[in-house]
Amino acid sequence: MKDKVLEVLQQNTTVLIEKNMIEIPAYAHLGDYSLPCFLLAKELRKSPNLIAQEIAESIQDPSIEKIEAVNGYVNIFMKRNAFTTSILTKILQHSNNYGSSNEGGGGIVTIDLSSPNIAKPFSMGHLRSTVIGNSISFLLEKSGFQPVKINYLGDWGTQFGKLLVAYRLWGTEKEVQESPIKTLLALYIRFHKEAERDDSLNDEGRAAFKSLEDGDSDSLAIWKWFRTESLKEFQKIYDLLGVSFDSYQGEAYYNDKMDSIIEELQHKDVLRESDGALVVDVGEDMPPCLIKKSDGATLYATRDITAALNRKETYNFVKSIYVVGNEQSLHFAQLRSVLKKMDYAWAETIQHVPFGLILKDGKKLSTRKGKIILLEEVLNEAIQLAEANIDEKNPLLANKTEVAKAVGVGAIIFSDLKQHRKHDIEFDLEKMLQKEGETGPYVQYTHARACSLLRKAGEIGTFEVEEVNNYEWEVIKYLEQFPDMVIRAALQLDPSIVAKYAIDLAQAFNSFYGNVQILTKPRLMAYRVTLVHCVIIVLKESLRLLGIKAPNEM
RNA sequence: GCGCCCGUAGCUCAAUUGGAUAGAGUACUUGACUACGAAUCAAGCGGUUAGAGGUUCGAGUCCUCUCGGGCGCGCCA
Repeated sequence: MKDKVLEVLQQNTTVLIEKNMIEIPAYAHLGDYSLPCFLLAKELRKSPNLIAQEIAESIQDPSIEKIEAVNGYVNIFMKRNAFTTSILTKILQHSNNYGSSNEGGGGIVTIDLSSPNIAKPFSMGHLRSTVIGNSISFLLEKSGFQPVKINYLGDWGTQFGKLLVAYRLWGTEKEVQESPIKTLLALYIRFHKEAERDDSLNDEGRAAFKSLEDGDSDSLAIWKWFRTESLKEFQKIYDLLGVSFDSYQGEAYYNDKMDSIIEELQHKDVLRESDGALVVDVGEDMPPCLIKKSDGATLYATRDITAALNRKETYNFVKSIYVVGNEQSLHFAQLRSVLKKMDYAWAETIQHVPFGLILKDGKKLSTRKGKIILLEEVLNEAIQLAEANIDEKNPLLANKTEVAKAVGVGAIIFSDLKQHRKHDIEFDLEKMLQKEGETGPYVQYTHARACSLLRKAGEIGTFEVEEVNNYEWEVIKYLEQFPDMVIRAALQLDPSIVAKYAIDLAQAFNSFYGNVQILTKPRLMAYRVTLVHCVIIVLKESLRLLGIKAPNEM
């Protein structure tokens, strides 16, 4: 519709007007679209006011109701009936494909997401990566990209050496079998506590990892066992969240592929020896990137470089994104620099999508110190609360458990996605479980209530738009913006745009619902029910893009 | 010490990417369920956008500095 306005404006002006110059005014009384004329003023050497007046006077178009010049702006009011008919028809026609595009042209985008560490509990930090990455994959898919979701498991590294040492010192097979993650976490915490007093433990840990890397069969067997048990536990959470992956290739997968990369680095003459270790210098503004420790073992960076190259080879991505916390921005800057030094032009397509940390009492959570919030507990609490709400408000609901799951989990996911600012979040369970206001349950409730209307309306046949009141008009304008929002969110890799949009649409709809009789005015009923139907389509699709279910009843 | 991120209503966050009068939610105060689901709606209260300069028709947004918070800074991931 913006295109239509643009077209009309261009036909009636001598200067070039670009699409992004057209805005949506902050207040409804200033029109549906507007064009600020300040930029044109320089070019035309006339006052913005005069330009706006001239444009306003020269334009006549059947789709435009009224056009005004105010304070250097051209304010455009659309003919509501025609506009509404066209939007509603379009949404009904495309249904859940409304808003889909081929912006990406089929390009493959790998998404590094979730990536929990084996033998450690699934934390709130991993939740952010998981839900943000998952939503980004839906956004990209809807916009014509081919997302590949990679769960880059943290299943390798010195931590496993430490864990092996701890297990051999204090662990038993029975305990691990009974409660793997809990036991392994306790071992890990104990290790760090004891290592504070006895530094030789750290050396033992490093040595144990080295033996693991060198293929010691006993160590490998234990590692494999830990990994399997951990994955089982993670899967429970992924099932709950409704997240799936295209690949589970973790760090260990690259263990036998790193030598050739190190050779390549050597061959390209970018490696330098420093205190017995091998590093790559990546410029003045960054510390060097450590590739190989003095004991010959590899590091995180080594595996990440290898993984990046391997992924390029496997998928030939147009972009490779990493949904990983803010704290690792230096690491990804180094990764990109090393790839650049290796003369790979596609290093530029590596993109870190950072997010703020989840803090507790203003401090970072640390697994090592046992300072951690367990996602599973949070999810279960949310589901229980949702169930209690259903018992109170809709006790006869048929599939109670399923809906409680959708609503509880939806609340958690939404509270995370609605703000994707990079700044840190203070963990607040009460806020996450909230169901009133700008929340997941609010959007889901709006959807369910709309569904209820549709059920009551029954067959409605064709609709005709005779008049559009202000409540309806607000809803229509939001419905029209949906495709723009999806593309913006996809290109900016920012689900919060869609989350905020869902809230805005739901608010506009609820205002309409509270102020307009939908089923009792025969003359307007068909049109209004159609409007409700379209809101259902767009709300449901918005929630889907966030990875949240939209129950028909709740 | 250096680098990155951040600072908007009591609290949690927006602001069409430089546009008109800085908006929502929450909390608090009040009103609305024999029209469709009150997990809702309607109204009130709440601001020197951390501070100071600068850029220009126009700054919460861009630049510089100061203050405050978080994270990171070669043998962890």
